[in-house]
Amino acid sequence: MILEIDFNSDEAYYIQLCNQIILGIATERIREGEALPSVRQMADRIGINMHTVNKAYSVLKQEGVVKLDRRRGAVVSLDIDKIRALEEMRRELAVVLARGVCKNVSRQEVHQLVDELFDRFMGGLEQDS
Amino acid sequence: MILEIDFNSDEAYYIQLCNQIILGIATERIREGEALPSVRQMADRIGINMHTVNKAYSVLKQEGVVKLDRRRGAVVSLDIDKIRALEEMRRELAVVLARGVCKNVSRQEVHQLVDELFDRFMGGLEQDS
DNA sequence: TTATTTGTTACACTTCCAATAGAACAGATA
DNA sequence: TATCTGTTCTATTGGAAGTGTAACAAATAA
Repeated sequence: MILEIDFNSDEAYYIQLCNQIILGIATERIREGEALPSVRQMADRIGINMHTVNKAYSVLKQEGVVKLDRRRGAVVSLDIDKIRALEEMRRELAVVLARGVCKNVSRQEVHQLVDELFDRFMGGLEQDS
Repeated sequence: MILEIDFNSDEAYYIQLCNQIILGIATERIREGEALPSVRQMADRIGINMHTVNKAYSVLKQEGVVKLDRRRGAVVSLDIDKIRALEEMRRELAVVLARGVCKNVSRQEVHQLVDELFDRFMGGLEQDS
């Protein structure tokens, strides 16, 4: 998995790391139980401080994406809390779509964009829930 | 238009204001040329500082959502820069969708969510661009 | 057992942004 | 003439981000 921090971005490092890990899980379909590098290893690899990585991992734990295991590090463990996930998604989607609507982006174009991204994430191999 | 600041939110006031204005434009279909309250009026109404409102308006100007007119205040004026809008949307959608995918949200559910929000924004009266 | 690595926590420090406040300015309006 | 507009200064406070050093218990490897 390729992880890179954009040091010129205005986005916080730990947010960037969280997003990239989530994108990584979505695209490469990391299996339940796979472990991420330790906070120190990850920090050395991408060139940021240990505590910043720790914060990112803590956020992912809070979100239910990983569970932290003292023995195995940060283990991918997807909480299936779909009600909250859908509510959260509705809030975030609302703002993104509103921005698009203000720019005259059509409904079809959004659906197309969603399909395109979904194909990238799932590679067409989605088992419906 | 109902504008409210959540003082307990971790989101910056000026970001909240930007989002709410954009949501307001998307839902209530404010016409090209309509004016927002002056920075001082808006500040008094929602209970934040004048400069914070000014920053929000500046951001909206930067994004091409409004044009600032010394005579008429902040006037809604939608730049039609769809290429950049779609690129921006793809980036933001990617993160939102990835989070959903990690929570086993299906493609159909996302499409449904998009339609639901689009209906709320456009009320079914969309002219395709 | 010893040594190393793990996650975790605590304290300190710097830097930066958000937010507020007061003040002033030129231009437009009543 | 007043008033209101956006805009731009300066200043201050508060908090978050990020880094650094250090320590701890638990787990692992030697």
